[in-house]
Amino acid sequence: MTHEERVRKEIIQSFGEAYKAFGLNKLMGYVVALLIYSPKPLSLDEITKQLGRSKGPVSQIVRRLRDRKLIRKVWEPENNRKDYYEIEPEIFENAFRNNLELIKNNTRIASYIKEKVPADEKVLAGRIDDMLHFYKLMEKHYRNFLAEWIEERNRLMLKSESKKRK
Amino acid sequence: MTHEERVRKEIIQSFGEAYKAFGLNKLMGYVVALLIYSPKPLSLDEITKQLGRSKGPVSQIVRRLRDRKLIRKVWEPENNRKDYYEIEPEIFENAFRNNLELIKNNTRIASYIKEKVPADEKVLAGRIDDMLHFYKLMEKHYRNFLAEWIEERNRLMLKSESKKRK
DNA sequence: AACAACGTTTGAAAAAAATCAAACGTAAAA
DNA sequence: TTTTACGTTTGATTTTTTTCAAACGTTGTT
Repeated sequence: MTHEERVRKEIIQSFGEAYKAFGLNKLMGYVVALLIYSPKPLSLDEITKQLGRSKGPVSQIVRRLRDRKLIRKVWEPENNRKDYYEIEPEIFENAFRNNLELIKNNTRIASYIKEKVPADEKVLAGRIDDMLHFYKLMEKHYRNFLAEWIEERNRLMLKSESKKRK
Repeated sequence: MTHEERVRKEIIQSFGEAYKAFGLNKLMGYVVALLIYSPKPLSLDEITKQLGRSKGPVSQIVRRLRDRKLIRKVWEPENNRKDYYEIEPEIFENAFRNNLELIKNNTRIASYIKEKVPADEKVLAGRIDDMLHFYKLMEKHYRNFLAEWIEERNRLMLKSESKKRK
């Protein structure tokens, strides 16, 4: 194995572990890493071959990745039969948005408890107030971050555009 | 089952599912919910009984929760043999800090790839730059959030202190 | 219309994770 | 010192998740 190949394998591996750490399937991370790595879209066959898995799970994982807007299907004129996939340009932003949904769910749980819990349960009520404050503030900062990121992304895009024009 | 009990069970359940959604063991969520609910510390026996599990897994889960600083052991004079646990006052902040570690890991991965990848691989290099920008900005906002939260917490604490004094 | 090349679905098999019961070690109580 | 009440560890068991191979349906190709 060349040095390049070893690095590539290692990186795919670490994406898998990172995805797992977030409670997702390792294979999702592998596919994502593969597509980040690949300058051109890959067919399902190519993905299965490169990862040494069979079609079944890859097909399902690809669907989940599409649902989460981490990868997308592209139309490749060269072969009309096959589906080709590439990384979603805003993959990280979209992954973050998926995470934001989990946070919103925490806020929902806190609201629900606050509503249901008798006000005379001082200790519990205090803790839930805390939780609610925390996740509301967190949501605020998440949105701030997204707004600032979108700005920064635009700046970065303009820069690389002007480079191309040279 | 009384209405209260039903609500309590439902909430414990939803904590379990929330924890699972974050890739953690359901049981962790159950224990956390139980301790948030309980105004006084609970012994391991009480936790196992209330959740209908055996001691083994509860013991392990409790250790993991302590490692993550989501619950803590307290010394209860009434029974010197038993260990008592209560919710960590900064549980949400600490859970968030644990999450921050995952984000830092993403940044690390991006840095590592950037370092290893030949600069002439334009597409890949561009994507990795994106990733690195994204997670660095994210870390920044995470820290902002923590700082603001700590301020807000202090404000909230002062308020409840003054209430007590009345 | 028949065939071929796909992706998806499905039921079984394998792998991983969670759980239990019992054995074990430890420290307080007798 | 002995006994007892606990928490932890361990190996087996159960449950859940992941994976595979094959059957299936669909759509482009001949």
